[in-house]
Amino acid sequence: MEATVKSPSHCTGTYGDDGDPDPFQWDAREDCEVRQILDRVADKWSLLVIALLDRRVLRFTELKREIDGVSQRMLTVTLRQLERDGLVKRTVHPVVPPRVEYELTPLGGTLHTTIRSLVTWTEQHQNEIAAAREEYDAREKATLS
Amino acid sequence: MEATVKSPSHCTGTYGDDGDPDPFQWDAREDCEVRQILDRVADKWSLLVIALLDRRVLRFTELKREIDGVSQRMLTVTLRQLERDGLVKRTVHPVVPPRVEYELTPLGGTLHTTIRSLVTWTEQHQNEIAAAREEYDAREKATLS
DNA sequence: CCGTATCCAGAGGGATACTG
DNA sequence: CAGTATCCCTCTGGATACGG
Repeated sequence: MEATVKSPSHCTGTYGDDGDPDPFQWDAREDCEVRQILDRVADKWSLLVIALLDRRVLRFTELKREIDGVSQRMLTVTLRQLERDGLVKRTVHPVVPPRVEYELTPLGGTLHTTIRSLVTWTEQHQNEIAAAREEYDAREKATLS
Repeated sequence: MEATVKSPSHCTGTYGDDGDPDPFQWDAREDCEVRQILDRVADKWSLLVIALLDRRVLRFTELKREIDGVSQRMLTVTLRQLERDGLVKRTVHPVVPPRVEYELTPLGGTLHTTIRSLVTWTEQHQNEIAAAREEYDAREKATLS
């Protein structure tokens, strides 16, 4: 019951390079592997988990406590996906009570920089966005008059 | 029927700065505005739309054609959200047949850099991720023996 | 051409209870 | 503590048809 990628191998690189020097060929087909990965990385909870694991080792419960609103189920699912993608390392210490620790892999570490910049951008521009929304909503209401 | 943010004003900055110099306070509460915006920006279709509008003006149909798999409805919804957030400008030319053009606002342009880096990362590491998945699945199957 | 409106299936995701 | 399993419901999002 695997949701394996149907596309043969890749969909980046040059296809149709004789006609279109478009640097954004990647988004063309939805069975594109890049699209699959983007969906995974741009996930609501994945984003938060990766950001939190910046050079820190965290236990399951610690992660759950830090990420407000995540259910046990979704945290588990998210961590499994990230582990499968090789972004997070899961270590089980065979003691009682069980102790499971999560940390970023080197690969996951490289993603962190990008995600960090996304978060920073959001923090810096949240006021502009809030203003834009208010203006839009106001104009919306005016139109309905 | 607005899904307006319930939190008072903000949730970045220092709260509890006496105890924890954690640079990631932002993710704490789920009604946090930063979280709301992250969800919007990290959206499946938003990502693709913003990337495609890099210094180009595109019509509705052109966007739909370029983004394989998007339905008319979801493209409309996505564009409205982006417009409301002040990231995309929508221009209606009053001609027949109607001509509607979309472009990034200056604010949207600043986001583009970040998204671009996310896409680049994905392209560069897709092979590593694919390998990690295979290894994980193989180990998975071995465990079930 | 560029939408909006309506309907509806299905995945996402929460709550709860149970195991090692 | 760290999950797995189950139920169930909401909300996403696709298909279709219609309006400006």
